[in-house]
Amino acid sequence: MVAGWSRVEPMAARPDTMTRSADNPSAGTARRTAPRRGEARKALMQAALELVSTEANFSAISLRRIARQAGVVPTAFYRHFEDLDALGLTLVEETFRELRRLLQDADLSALPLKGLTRHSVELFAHHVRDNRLLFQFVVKERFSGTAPMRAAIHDEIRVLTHALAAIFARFDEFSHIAETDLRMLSDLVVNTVIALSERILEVAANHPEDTALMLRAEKQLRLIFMGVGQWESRPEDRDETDRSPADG
Amino acid sequence: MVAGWSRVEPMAARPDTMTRSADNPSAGTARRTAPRRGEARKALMQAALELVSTEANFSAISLRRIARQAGVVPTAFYRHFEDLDALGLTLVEETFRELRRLLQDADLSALPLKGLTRHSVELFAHHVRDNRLLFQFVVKERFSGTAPMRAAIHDEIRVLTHALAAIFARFDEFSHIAETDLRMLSDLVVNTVIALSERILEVAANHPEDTALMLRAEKQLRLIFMGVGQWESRPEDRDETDRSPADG
DNA sequence: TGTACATCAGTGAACGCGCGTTCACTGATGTAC
DNA sequence: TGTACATCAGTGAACGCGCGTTCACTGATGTAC
Repeated sequence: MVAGWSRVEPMAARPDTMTRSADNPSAGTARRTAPRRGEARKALMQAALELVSTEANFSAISLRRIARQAGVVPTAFYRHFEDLDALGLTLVEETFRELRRLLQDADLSALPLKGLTRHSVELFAHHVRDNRLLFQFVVKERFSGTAPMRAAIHDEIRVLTHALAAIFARFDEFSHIAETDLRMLSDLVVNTVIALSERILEVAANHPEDTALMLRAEKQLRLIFMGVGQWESRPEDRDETDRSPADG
Repeated sequence: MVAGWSRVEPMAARPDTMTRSADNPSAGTARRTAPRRGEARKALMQAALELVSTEANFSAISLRRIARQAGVVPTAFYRHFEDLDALGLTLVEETFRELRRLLQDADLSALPLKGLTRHSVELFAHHVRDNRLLFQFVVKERFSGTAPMRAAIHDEIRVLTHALAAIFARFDEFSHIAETDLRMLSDLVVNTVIALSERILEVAANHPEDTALMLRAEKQLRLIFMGVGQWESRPEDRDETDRSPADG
């Protein structure tokens, strides 16, 4: 999609000739149109996402490289972000803000349990596909990012896992499951859905294999819920597993 | 453990004074003892693991930084590896060679199914703890490494997943499960075990919480195997038309 | 309405630094005879 | 046994480069009066 940009020679074009001489809009052949005033922040975020998607992970991409991709001079970066860390954290926040909005709009707990699995998997899978670059970024940085970025991602996932346990708790089908075990269950479900999205992102966009991946994840969740029907929570099962490692 | 090394000033000590003037073995205060002849390769691998564990991901660590950590001159690197990629791939291979050896020695298919879950989880969890740096490396690079490194890791995991499906196939308890579904099942189990190891690595070494994490993973696997007892493999499962009765 | 001024996004030169890689070298170890 | 030579791990100087960050600047837009 934007692979050609990576071959732009440094300083090959002067962006100022593009913003200032409106009579020659095609000047600066190999460079993206310089962002209009006030749009540089978005351009920098988009540039970082594109580079992480096509070239490397976030820590391997330089500030100057991002600025070049965004069609902006390196120093302009500091007008919008304190440093690269701040940009990375902003991208993590945006990803989970979008995801939270999706789940809020879907209002899963209003649905009957029957069919919920299928509906949820498809909803989530489509969302991942539609926000490909954001989720590629988060998947790459979840374990290899800086400590603050990893902590932010893990906190967001922990919140989602708790929310899922709360949704489960409203269904009669889960009334025999202890709270600790609901947490164990939602953790398993979240892990399965994360694995699905990782696989969707590995495959080319709109690849037909997407459907097969979704069907497999649906089967895995159905299998898990079959187990829930048999599950017996016992008091002595209680342990400390309902606290995540990052918990304070 | 080796955090102090990261604060060594560049060029603060001259390694040649250490290798050549045997009468002053403590010269070069902040530097590790230079490896003896023929040990530099191992020292470079260990240095890379330590830096990835304590500082960043692999792509963010320079060749010179690794050489410094290994107590070796930068150019010595090329005596042992063509480039950083080759070093990274070697570390991935070593991780899975160790893991394959563990699974081979354990001979899981010789055990009765009952108790297999608990035994396997404990075996794996202890192995991850005992090979902390190797697994931290692989977890970080699984999605953010270079394309060859990601491919190598995913191939290894795919092979392990197939091997697990083959082990399942030998048990009577799984005789009613179609081959496709055995693959789906072992994928789910592998994902769960990976998630466990990721969590163990997040927590400090020998942290008491390890046990709680293991118990939760055991529960999740027990839940999955309860579902297996109920599972009915159907040839039409690939088709989405008749899935509704068992949904949810 | 016009004018003066403040604000602020974006510019471009400059800096010192660590980087990967090259090259010719040193000197210890292994090997053929 | 000794001697000559090949091999090869490790050295250190040197190179050109892209990097993050600083600084003083430009010029468009917004605002007070």
